[in-house]
Amino acid sequence: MAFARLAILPTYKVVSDTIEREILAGRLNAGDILPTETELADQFGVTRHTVREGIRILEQSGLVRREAGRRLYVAEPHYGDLAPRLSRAMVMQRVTFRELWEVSMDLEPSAAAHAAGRIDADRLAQLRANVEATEEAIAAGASIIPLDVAFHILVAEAAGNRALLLAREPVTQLFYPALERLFRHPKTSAVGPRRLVEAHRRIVEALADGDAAVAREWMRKHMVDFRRGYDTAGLDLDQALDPTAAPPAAPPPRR
Amino acid sequence: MAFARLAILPTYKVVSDTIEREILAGRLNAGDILPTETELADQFGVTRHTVREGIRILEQSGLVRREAGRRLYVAEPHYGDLAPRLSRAMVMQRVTFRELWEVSMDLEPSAAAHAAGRIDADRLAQLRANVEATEEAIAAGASIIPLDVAFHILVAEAAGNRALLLAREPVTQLFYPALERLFRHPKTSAVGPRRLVEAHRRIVEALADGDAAVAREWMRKHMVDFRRGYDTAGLDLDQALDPTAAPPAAPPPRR
DNA sequence: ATTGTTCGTTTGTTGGACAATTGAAATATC
DNA sequence: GATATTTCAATTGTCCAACAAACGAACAAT
Repeated sequence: MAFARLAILPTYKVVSDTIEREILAGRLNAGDILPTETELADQFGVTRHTVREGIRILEQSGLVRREAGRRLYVAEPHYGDLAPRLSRAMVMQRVTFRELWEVSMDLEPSAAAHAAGRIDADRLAQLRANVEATEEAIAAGASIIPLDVAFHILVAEAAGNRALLLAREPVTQLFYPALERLFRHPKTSAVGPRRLVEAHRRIVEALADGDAAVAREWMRKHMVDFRRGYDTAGLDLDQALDPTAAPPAAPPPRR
Repeated sequence: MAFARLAILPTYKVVSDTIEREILAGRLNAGDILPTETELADQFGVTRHTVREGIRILEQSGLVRREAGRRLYVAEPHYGDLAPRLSRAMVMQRVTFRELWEVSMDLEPSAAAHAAGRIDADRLAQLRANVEATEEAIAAGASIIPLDVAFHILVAEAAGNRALLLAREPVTQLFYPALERLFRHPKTSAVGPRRLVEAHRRIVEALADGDAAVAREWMRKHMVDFRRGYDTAGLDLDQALDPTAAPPAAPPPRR
């Protein structure tokens, strides 16, 4: 006969697993303050240092959070916490623009279609404001990329599907550098922004009308335009993305 | 004048960021062995303990790995490392079956369509074997769920799109418990498996023919069936998923 | 050829210590 | 009486020193 491998875990891992289990079982709820490091060390019967290593793991997985120097509390892991890590994984796997685009080609039009039936007045107003701001930015010659990214996030949020939101976020984060290069390129910088804002406008109109089919179709066209621009700019669809291009920097944590 | 907030980070975070930057910049490649903790502590001019906390962070994000008790080496973060955390985030956000299904309704048919043009003989054989095994399992009255999950992963892999693979994995992981309940339910257990295996068979045929449209359409039908089964079983589409249902357990780490 | 032994290296864990920061209570100021 | 200011205990972040446990490799013993 054969024995199964023993599951021997280092103490710090046992610590993090134990706390994690309490959170997932609902005995610790979001917002709850955890005991201090010293108390945890006493309760578990280990050193404070070991507890700290366990905390680092929980922090990284988003289950607990700490505003530097202050007490630890239970948090709900949020999309934004995980998306950067996914993006990084894709960069390291040398994912190509084509792969990202194919996924977006599924998710973005679908998000628009779902949004058509679910959007509320508030978000519709935000979208209209976004389109306005985009046109102003074009007139002023400013960068429209943050506005474009914001537009797509708004649409995805309006779709009322958190799984969709989570699936598309790491992908679109990686588009950022590609977009930058695209709108700086002479061949696409002239006509590109105008086509972009027109598509955005049509999508917003369709959402206002509650017309899912039209919203989907214009989003599709919009995505096709994006890819065509990439082609026109002479960029290689099948090349790995530029890993050096930094993702949008997070604001420094409050301390 | 006013100064911007200083980005003061704890030392352990600086340590992990520094090593992370070296990896992302390609100066440290997958497989490379990192210096020992003591050496790192000396080089950075901090305590070994601080280094260890930094390492916990890197380990958690999948950038470095250690087989317990042994030296640290650089690793490529893999889908499987991140998907469980995404799934957990969705559970905690009380994501509904409907949300998951909507996303799968986009990604699965699309995966099938892409796979039609890209699948190789080897994977096609694997898919055929999977369908065979599924039929045997039905005849034997065994659970077909692991086989179903494997089928969809095979199709997604055949699509040759890693971004797609990454996007769909956390979603389908959450389907697992739903599938379990579905196939145990008296109303769906009779006809469900037969329809499932027929759809799988049609999809494989379409992939063999390189017919993207047919592959997409059968996958779509297959997904619609899934949802209908959920309805028929009297389960609520808009209820949060069961958080207690454990994801497939990972094998204990080698030690 | 397998099993034991030894040894240097590296990780895992512990203990105690202290500076820096925080939150809140206590005090002073207007 | 309300608002600053100061004080102070609590807590985190970091350091130093030490040792047990596990590993890899080399070598001896059966």
